[in-house]
Amino acid sequence: VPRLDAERVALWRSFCSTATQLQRQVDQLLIDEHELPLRWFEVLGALRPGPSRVRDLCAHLDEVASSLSRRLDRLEQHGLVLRVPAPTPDDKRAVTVSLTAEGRALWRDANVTYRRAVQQLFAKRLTDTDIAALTRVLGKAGS
Amino acid sequence: VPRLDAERVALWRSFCSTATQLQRQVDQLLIDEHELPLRWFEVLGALRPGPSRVRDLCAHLDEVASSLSRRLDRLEQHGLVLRVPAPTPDDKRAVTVSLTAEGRALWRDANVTYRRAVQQLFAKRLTDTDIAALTRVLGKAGS
DNA sequence: AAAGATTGACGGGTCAATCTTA
DNA sequence: TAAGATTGACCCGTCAATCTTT
Repeated sequence: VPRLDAERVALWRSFCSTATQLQRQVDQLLIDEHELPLRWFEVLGALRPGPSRVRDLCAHLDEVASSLSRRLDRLEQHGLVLRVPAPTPDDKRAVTVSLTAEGRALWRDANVTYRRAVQQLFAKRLTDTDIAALTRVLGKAGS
Repeated sequence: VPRLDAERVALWRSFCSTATQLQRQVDQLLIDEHELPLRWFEVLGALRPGPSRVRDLCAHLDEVASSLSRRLDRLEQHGLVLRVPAPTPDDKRAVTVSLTAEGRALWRDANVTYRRAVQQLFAKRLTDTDIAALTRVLGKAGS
């Protein structure tokens, strides 16, 4: 049943390409200035409040378990996080991940770049009205 | 200089995760119903008006040349597109890509799924006011 | 059997180098 | 030298299978 949703499909395309493009730019800035990909930055940021079980980290970041496991491999090889198997006696299946001092310091440095990038590439030109509207729309679309 | 942009950073996160999540859902629907990943679908759609040089396709899809080249390899192996080297005598470096009959038919079928997915996952709950607001915001942020 | 987590195999993207033509 | 396009090497993510523990 073709209706006048051609406009909406175009908006959907614009939505996707804008998000993809902006994320790529932020990613590149973090790599250029800190050799830290955006997704690594996000893992470090999620661990900042304190150590976390892998499954909690997984749920919080909305990632597939195997992808996160692989990324934790690389983060650990780079000395940014630490895995501790069976940290408590009550469940020996669990693995706890925590930030190393180096990981914490790198996050802090990279966060300066990150906030600057988000401000300049995304938030700079948005009025309070824009903010409110976008918040409303994302609340609807994100279900 | 920490200001009250915590709200804006949160909005940025919401923007990214919503876009990523929705794209993943549309991708999965296309794969489930047509074995056609979203990015393959986009290439076929871009070729629908007619054959295109690789560099034009590249610019239109905003992709890195090598990534597109690899994807065209797979599309060609699956019989969905056709590459013709040096199609005109005026520039023997050019390669022209065109849809095969199978590629065109598959795009048509998949487009039904695509439009339904965009409608149900994204556009369904958006009012005309939402559409206008989002269009305005994307115009500012995308530049 | 199910949950937490990891691994093998594989598809896919990206940089730098390459080849050819302009 | 530069443009159009592809390739080699490498990184990354995902599925299905696996291992251990519950």
